[in-house]
Amino acid sequence: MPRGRKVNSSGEKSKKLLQEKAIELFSQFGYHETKISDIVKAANLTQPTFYLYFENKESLYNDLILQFRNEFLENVNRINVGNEDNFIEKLQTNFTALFKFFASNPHLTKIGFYQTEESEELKNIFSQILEEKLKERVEFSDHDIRIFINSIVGAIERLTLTMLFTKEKEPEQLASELINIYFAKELICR
Amino acid sequence: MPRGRKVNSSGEKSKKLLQEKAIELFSQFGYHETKISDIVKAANLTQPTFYLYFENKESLYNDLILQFRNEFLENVNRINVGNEDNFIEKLQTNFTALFKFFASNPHLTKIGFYQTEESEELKNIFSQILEEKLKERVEFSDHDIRIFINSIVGAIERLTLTMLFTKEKEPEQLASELINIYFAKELICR
Amino acid sequence: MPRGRKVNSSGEKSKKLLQEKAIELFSQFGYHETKISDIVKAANLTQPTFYLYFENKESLYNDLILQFRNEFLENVNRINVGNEDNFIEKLQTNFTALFKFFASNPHLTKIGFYQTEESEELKNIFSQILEEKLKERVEFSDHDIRIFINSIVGAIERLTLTMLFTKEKEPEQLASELINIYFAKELICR
Amino acid sequence: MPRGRKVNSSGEKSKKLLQEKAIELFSQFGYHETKISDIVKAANLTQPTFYLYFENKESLYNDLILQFRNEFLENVNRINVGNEDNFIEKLQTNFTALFKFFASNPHLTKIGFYQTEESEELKNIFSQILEEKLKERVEFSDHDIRIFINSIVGAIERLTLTMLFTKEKEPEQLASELINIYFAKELICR
DNA sequence: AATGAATGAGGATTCATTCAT
DNA sequence: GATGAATGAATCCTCATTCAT
Repeated sequence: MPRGRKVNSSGEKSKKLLQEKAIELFSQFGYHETKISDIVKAANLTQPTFYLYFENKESLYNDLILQFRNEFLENVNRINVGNEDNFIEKLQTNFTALFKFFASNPHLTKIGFYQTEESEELKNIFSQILEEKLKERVEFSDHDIRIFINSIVGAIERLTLTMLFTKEKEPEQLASELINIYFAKELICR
Repeated sequence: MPRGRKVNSSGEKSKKLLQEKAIELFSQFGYHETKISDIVKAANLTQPTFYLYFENKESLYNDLILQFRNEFLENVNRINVGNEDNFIEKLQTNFTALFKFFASNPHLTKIGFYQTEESEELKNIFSQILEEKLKERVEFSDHDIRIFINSIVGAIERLTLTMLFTKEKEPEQLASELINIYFAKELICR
Repeated sequence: MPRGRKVNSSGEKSKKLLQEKAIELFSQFGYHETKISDIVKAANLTQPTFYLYFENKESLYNDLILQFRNEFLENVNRINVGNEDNFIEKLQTNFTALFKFFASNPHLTKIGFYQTEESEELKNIFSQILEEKLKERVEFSDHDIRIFINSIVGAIERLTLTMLFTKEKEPEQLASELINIYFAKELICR
Repeated sequence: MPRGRKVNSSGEKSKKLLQEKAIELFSQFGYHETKISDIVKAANLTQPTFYLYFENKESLYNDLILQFRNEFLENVNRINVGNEDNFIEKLQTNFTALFKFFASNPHLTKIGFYQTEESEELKNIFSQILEEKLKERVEFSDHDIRIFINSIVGAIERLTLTMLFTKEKEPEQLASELINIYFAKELICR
């Protein structure tokens, strides 16, 4: 068998390919159940090639986590409820954007938002930011705002998994219903 | 250490001890990061003893998952919203019971409700049962009941982790606030 | 569970039982594929009981080998072709006796004559003794007596396994045919 | 020892080496007494390398058994007693070839013809084929052909072990004497 | 005489990682 | 840029054997 550089190969392309396959496999099988041999096999490359582009398995995984974290926090920080009257509409727009972000890379989201230790930390940060953004605009009287916020975060988390990733609902629908549930109650109990 | 039976040793005691340590370690470090050697070390026993009581690591883990599943579903099936007027109070009582169940064995809950593939399935079952119990009692007009239900489930999931296990809130408080958020809306947006 | 002496139990009985089960299992599965746990399970006893009667697994096995060896060599030494004319009939009687001995304990024979390193040595001894007993009575001219003897031994070995243990032939028949083949040739090749 | 590729190493070479060492060790010590660590030590390699070329110990062993079986049956099937007059000479030639085959790889023969469960099956197949080839050419009158055949097979088995592998006799001599014993009787009993 | 409970010692196997080409 | 070949470092698991009762 010939060794050496493959025809038509380019380092960047191989690296990207490995990353993509890694994201797919990690998201589906998790960190430990995904072997480096699996990743390179999926990319039609060999194990030493992996180490050409990544320090090791853990570092690749951490990179992915970090990548998600940054993109996610960007999205979260972009939430802007403004000073205006249209607070509710704005929030709905922001939620829509967030769901769209999740939907744009479900595999990476699964890794970064559901699979790791850091996921919890990330959700906590999300909660804190959301709390800060909402607490000036919403009257909670004697209710606990943190319970309220955590409920929303939990709802987002679950809906993303069960309705967004399964393509049962669109980002817009989810955001709309969410706003409805948490900010405009009109349920009637018989 | 000499071989053979230890003074004052009893099979049931050892098995229970191993199970307890396993629950603690699995819940803290996860399946793969918990080695059999860790479990037996924590129980002050040796590896062969582990195999005296469990077929292997996976089977022990599956047992724990099953144990949680059974207890959890028992709790869920016990949810009874009755035919009476006091639907809301009853639901609150049921949620309280559920949070109490989670709080009664946080380690096992972490394993069974957050850590495994089966966790997702379990939450889906939870959603379905909840949906069936609620849909006759709540008017959803044109809103999607599944989104509503999944929001509640997500909220329960998140609150258990962030407020119940951290002992920031009591089961009663969480249930009460939850009912408030989802069934008695009085938030005022400025 | 109650411990201690079983009702109706007697040390000798247990020892014999273990020995019998060991012979069966060793002969069927071989030394390594027979676990002490298998033996005691078959005897409906427990592992420590095994060590009450046998030093260890190897020593039990060696005992069995030795037992076979002694009984076998007794039989072999009993071969007596006499000084008389009826040499052939006598030999046939001796072979019959040998086959009967094999048939009387096929399990032990399997262990001692087919399964162990010592089996080979035993067959060599058999060959030597046979050679000594025959060489005075048979004229080999320029043929190699050792080849002749080894052929007989090989035939006995194989026939025991394929025709005696399977009960296809009786010891008498085998001995008779054997004598015929090796000492009274009348085959006609077309 | 440093990790990674050794100087001047080649996969085929290593695999063959491991196979050779395995044959030697298995034939000398048997399956259970030969550890993977022994094999790789003999090949001056490490355990993971073993798994580069073989699925596991059992599969390697089975491969060896199969390899012997195929080569052996090829030899057996090649036996051709023809329609001609020179039946006896032909048979002698065939036996010579068979002994030569055994002598060409005594280690593998020990494994495949003496050591395994499959050995017995193989000898039975040998017997059947031999029976078919001989029964048309030899008049057995009222003697049992199967006893006759099994005697020959047993003789071959034993002579291979005691006279061929020990280099006391050459294939030609053994075949010649064998033919003499079984097909041209001229022993004279005093 | 017999058993429940435990362990020492070792073997098979896996996997991330690295060297030589 | 890429690969073939190899290994260090675990981890799981088994089994004969032994101690306390």
